[in-house]
Amino acid sequence: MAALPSSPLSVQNTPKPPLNIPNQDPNHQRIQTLLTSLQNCTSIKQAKEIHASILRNGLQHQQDLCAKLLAFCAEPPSSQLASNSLIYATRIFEQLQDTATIFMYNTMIRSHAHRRDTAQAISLYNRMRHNGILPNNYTFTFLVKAATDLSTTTGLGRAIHAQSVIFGMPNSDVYIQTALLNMYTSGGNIAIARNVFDRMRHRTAATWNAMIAGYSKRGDVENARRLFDAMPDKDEQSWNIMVCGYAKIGEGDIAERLFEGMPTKTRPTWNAMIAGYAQDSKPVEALGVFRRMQVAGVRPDEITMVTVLPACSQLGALELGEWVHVYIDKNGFDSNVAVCNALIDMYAKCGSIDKAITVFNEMTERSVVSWNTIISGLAIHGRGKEAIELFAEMEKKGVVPDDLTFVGLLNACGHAGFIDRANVYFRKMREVYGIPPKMEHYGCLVDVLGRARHLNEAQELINCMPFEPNSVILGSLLSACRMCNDYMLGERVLKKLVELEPLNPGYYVLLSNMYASSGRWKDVIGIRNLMKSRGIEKIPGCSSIEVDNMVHEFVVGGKTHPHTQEIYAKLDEISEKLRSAGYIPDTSIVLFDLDEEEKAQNLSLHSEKLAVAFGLLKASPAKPIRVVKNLRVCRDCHAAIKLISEIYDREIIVRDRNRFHHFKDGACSCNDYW
DNA sequence: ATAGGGTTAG
Repeated sequence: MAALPSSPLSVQNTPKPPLNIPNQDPNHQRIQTLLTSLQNCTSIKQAKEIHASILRNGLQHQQDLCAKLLAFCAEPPSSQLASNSLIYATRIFEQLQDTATIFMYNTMIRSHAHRRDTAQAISLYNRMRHNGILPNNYTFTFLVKAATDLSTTTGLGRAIHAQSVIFGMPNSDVYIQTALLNMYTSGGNIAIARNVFDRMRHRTAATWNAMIAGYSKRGDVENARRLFDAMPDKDEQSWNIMVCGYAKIGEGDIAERLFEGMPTKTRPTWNAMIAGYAQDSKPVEALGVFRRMQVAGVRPDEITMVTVLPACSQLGALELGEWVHVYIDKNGFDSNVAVCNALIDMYAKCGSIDKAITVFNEMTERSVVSWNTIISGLAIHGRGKEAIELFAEMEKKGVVPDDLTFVGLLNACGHAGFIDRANVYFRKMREVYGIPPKMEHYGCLVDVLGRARHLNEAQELINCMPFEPNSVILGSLLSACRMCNDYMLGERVLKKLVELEPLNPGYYVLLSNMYASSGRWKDVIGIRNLMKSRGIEKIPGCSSIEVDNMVHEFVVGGKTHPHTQEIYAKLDEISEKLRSAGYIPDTSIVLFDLDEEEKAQNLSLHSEKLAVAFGLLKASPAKPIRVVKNLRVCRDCHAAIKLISEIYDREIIVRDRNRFHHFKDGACSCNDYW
């Protein structure tokens, strides 16, 4: 008689001995059936039916069963699962009360980590410890991930790292180490991350990619490239990171070459290329790649949406943004929080703040980014009161604001002229929420004070600030000087600015305008000569308008547009109507114009006026005319467009470098305060 | 059961 196989590995065609002792427990069969149906389960609806069965049969204390059910419901949504599955998982988890196992806790923590819900993940961890359950290596991998998305590595992240050491997690655990690496790089602690990386004995592709991405994210493509070249088994993602990295630092050609040279381009590759261009503020290139992607027959996904929408925001391309919105709805991407956040930002920056509010209101689930985005959106539209109301609602709902919330809120106060409020929030930020003010916050406050002409206070604030003022803050102060006609201080500030950014023409222009408006023509010429001797050229004003899905660009006095004749005829008509309405051009800044050709042109050829004329000619009369300008709108254009909105009975929405102006019936939403 | 693209900023 042949010997029986000694190990289950060497299975032959011998009949298996009956290993299963028949189970007398009447529940056994039911449990087996339910486990099988869980294995084949594909929807949350089926999971709910299985859950009902479990409860009907009194099996809620069967740990195997509950664990599997929970794992299914809390699965991060790479699958086709609806997003409310975590809500359901939480219900199941709560019913287990304190009988939950380590596996169940880990499952729940993973789910929260995936959604970047740090607070929930930590609270589960605390509860688990409270119930005397020891964490394991999985627990720490997920906890670290939960602490990863904070804008800086907080004490929390380090505390979790420390706990993992205390609980004896070996530093050979490649999963925990890779998660730590991710946490430190995304918190900006690249040196600590590199230290973790260097000390690892085993590295996976994920480890290398995390480190490479860490360098790439902060714009250090050189170090990223070095590691990339040293990486033994590059996978596709390694290439994607480099493609994105090069595009992001302005090396579009290198990115394109890598991109073209890739043997297989998958959806993430296309997304990386789009994201790179978008992050380098090259929306036209980004949208070009998006178009090529579609021509290549690659279906966009949620990530594509989140990368394409900022390009629309930058361009002010509302029609394209609306098209993307339709695509999002059709594909059910509207349940994704990041997608909706990008939509809110797109609508706000393309001038449709009311649509931004609609998207925000219709979200079933919001993150702190959602609140920040809508508050910033309201701010640039000058709707400070609503921004303040939303902040109050946010607090009431227990959403914890972060530093960016306050940037938006303080800006909202600035654009609406609420000084007292701004001071209240500036204090509250530190005293209630423990957020130390960064340069940006001081900048907002300087802006508020400057706009209100409280020049001394603004200066004092800068003096007692714990950092050396950067060019942004000094730029705000310079604007304030111009508003208050304080040339002495203005000159001093400009000198510092020129030291900091000697090649930025904007500051020279600001000071020159200040001189011009008080008739100090000699000084105007002095600045002009200074610029000439340094080879600095003024950035030409440029305005764009979207008509029938096409973005039309105009520069000062431009004559390259195919409809130039019509446009100039329209401009003549506009000038005539403005004159008879009693409008007098504000020529105080004309003399700044640098070269001879420009000098000859008069104010009526400013790019925003060309764009408005084109809009009056070609844009649908049912919709507002929307113009995007690269610089701040000039005083004369502001006055003229106010009148145009009245004379032609058209709503005109202009986005300038800083904010929106809604012109209607002869008035502007900024109350002439910008 | 262990990672992974992406959103907010004068």
